[in-house]
Amino acid sequence: MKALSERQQQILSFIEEFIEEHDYPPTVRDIQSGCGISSTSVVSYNLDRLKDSGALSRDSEVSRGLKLAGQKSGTAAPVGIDTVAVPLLGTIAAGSPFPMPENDTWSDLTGQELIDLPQAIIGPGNNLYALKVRGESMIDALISDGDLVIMEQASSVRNGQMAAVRIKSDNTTTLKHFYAEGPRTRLEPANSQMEAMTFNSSDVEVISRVIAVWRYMG
Amino acid sequence: MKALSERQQQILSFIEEFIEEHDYPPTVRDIQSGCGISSTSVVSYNLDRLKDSGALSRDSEVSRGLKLAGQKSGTAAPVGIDTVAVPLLGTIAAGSPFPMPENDTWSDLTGQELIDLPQAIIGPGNNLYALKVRGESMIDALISDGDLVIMEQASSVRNGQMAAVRIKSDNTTTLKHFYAEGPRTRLEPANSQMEAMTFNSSDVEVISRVIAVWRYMG
DNA sequence: ATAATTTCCGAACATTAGTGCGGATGCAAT
DNA sequence: ATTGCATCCGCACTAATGTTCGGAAATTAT
Repeated sequence: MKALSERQQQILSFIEEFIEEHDYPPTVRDIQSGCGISSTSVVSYNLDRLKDSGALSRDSEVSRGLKLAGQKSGTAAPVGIDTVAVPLLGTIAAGSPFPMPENDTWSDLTGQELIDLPQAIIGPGNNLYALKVRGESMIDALISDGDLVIMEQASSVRNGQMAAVRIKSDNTTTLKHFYAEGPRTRLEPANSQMEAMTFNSSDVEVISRVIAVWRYMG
Repeated sequence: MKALSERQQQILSFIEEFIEEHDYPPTVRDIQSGCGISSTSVVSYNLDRLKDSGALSRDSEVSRGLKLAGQKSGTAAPVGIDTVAVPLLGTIAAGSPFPMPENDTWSDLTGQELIDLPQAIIGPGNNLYALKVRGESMIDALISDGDLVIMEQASSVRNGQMAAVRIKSDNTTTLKHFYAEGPRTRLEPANSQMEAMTFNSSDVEVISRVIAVWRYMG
């Protein structure tokens, strides 16, 4: 995932402070003057970047239509449980390159949506995001069509964890349990009845770590 | 202090709900349509009244420039996201009879663990409870060791839903997609690569409906 | 009933605020 | 240098949004 630029971080923290002070989000022009930016379009541009990265959600054509991700839900006086807003970044389908925030094909599929999940069941973790699984391609990871996968951006994982990994030579991305074994890396499906595969470690790239899977059938 | 008129209360609670949902305050026109008011000026008028009464503060000439005052009189219902507390009734292991909540479950929760889940991702549903899966016996339902299964007590389900069903003649219980087909009932695993089975409908008893599955790997 | 007050209506009106676009600027890869 | 890409700049355009005002309707006080 692309790191946030300095300007984007600046904007992000300005928004936080603004909400802290006013209880409502700033306008584009508030951000502009607050961050010493010379044009509203620059703000708009960076807000779109931040939206793509899932750092916030943005309601189009709506003044102050901003909502920070990771923000504790309930502005007034949240006495409820701790929740974390996780951005639903899009869908992942069979064989498709694993979605990283930047393309906009998902915008008509899901729009930008934030999912509130209790901190307690999510656990710690930063840079969380969610993906909706399309198709049966993850069946060997015990994940099926319609499932919601909660992921944490990561470039490395511990052995045994499930992660989204890319096989460079194949240019394919799948969810597998990850085992680094020196020069070789073994990837095994969650379904223990299926066989593992090994690759040259240099051929395997970790994209993100799977935190949880949510399947709703109601 | 003058009591709030009905309209003012209506507006006030609408603002609360709106903020709850969007994390930013509504516009005058949001309130107008949300409360079925015929003119923006009426909203503006009542907002001024509310401001006079101290129920909220208002930044002039600022869109969504509303800020609710602290808790008002009456029932101080905690503001937070809607959550449902689901009792974790126990574990289900391979071959074990499927646990079923007794009628007095809800009053007998001492020592039981409660899991808070957002209403939004649980959906509607009564008599919900959760079970922790032990072992790999549900692998053909795409459920593996350690998964949390959210269930709703039910004696019947619609075709295609996943349910905990008991085969009386075998005295076994499994999770399967349920299809009533007249005198016969077909049960098929979530993993479409595996084969379905059919039984005499009288031999099949629905125990509960599967609402969701939560797998945490953090 | 009459008057005073509050609330509502509708329709402009005036800012506020989000968006689009051509063209710079900077930086890195070719 | 040349290309590509991300970012930034101004500026104009338009949609969103708060405000105003005369008058009607409803409510309350005299």
